[in-house]
Amino acid sequence: MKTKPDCKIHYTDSIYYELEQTSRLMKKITSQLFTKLELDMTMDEYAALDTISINAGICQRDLAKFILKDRANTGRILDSLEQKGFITRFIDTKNNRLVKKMGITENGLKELNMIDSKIETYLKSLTRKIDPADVDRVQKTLKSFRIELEKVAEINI
Amino acid sequence: MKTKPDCKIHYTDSIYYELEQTSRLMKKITSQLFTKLELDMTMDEYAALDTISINAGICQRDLAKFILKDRANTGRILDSLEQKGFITRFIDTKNNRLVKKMGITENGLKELNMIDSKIETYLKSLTRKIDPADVDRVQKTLKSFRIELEKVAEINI
DNA sequence: ATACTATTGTTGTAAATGCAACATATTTTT
DNA sequence: AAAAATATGTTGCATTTACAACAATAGTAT
Repeated sequence: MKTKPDCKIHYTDSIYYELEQTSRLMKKITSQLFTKLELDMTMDEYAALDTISINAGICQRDLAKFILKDRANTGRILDSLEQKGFITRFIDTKNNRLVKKMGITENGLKELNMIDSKIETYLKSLTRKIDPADVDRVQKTLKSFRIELEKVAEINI
Repeated sequence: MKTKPDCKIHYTDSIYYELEQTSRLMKKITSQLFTKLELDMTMDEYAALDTISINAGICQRDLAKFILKDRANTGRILDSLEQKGFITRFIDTKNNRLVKKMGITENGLKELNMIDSKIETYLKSLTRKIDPADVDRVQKTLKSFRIELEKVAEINI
């Protein structure tokens, strides 16, 4: 879409639109992949499990910040993962506060690796037409953009 | 987060995570701004109205593709905009098909300009710390990335 | 010491969202 | 001409999501 003579930035020309569009698509594709593979897990549960696997002993609120959900929904996702036996939860303290920490189980790790092996080549193929240097640059710029945004937003997770 | 020796790409290191994180934040900030300014419109309605203003006579399905909603929710957004008198809807044909087209009203245009003037400087300030060339490059790379994704996803709007 | 505030997790609820099913009309196929 | 397929918009529903309120605990202030 061309910008009009008045040089006004319209929604579909904005960086926000491009971000949302791409993010939306990426989520839809991943979700479709998870459904097609008939995995015993949603993509949100996968994201949580992967994060737990490299952050052993993380508490719920910290996990929530990683997986971009609020505390309520993070708790629900963990209920599901625990019920399936992929994680264990235990009470512990962090800064003298009682928190619920968690760790991945043997079964959880096995499941995680199984899923990884199934989706790896598929997801890699998505960026094969894009210069890896470009992908890297986008990721870096987005990160610094995000740091700026975080200063402005009122976030309360 | 550091990558582990096995060089496995984890969720929080992925381009998808960065996209979703940034997109989420941007949406939250814009939404907070709309609430704070006590505008008679949601940000989704604004996006629709802005798109209609530069695509006079667009039909609902085409608008849905622009504003990234499905047909059902696009219809609901338009109901609201029509009820507030910001757009008019009329039956017309496109490729010999009956479609509902729409156009912005005088009041709608007035409201749109009012909102633009209120949010313009605010939204511009969000990227002031980022090199405009970087923003541009990100937008371009994302667009080509999105084109690739669209080939893979099963989209049915 | 008592009251206030802050942190963490859970529950409840209202709104947003996507998806399937439907209604209508038109094109294509047989 | 009849049947099947396609395009468009609407309705209903089940899921997701955000947000506020709450419970429990611990630090801080008066």
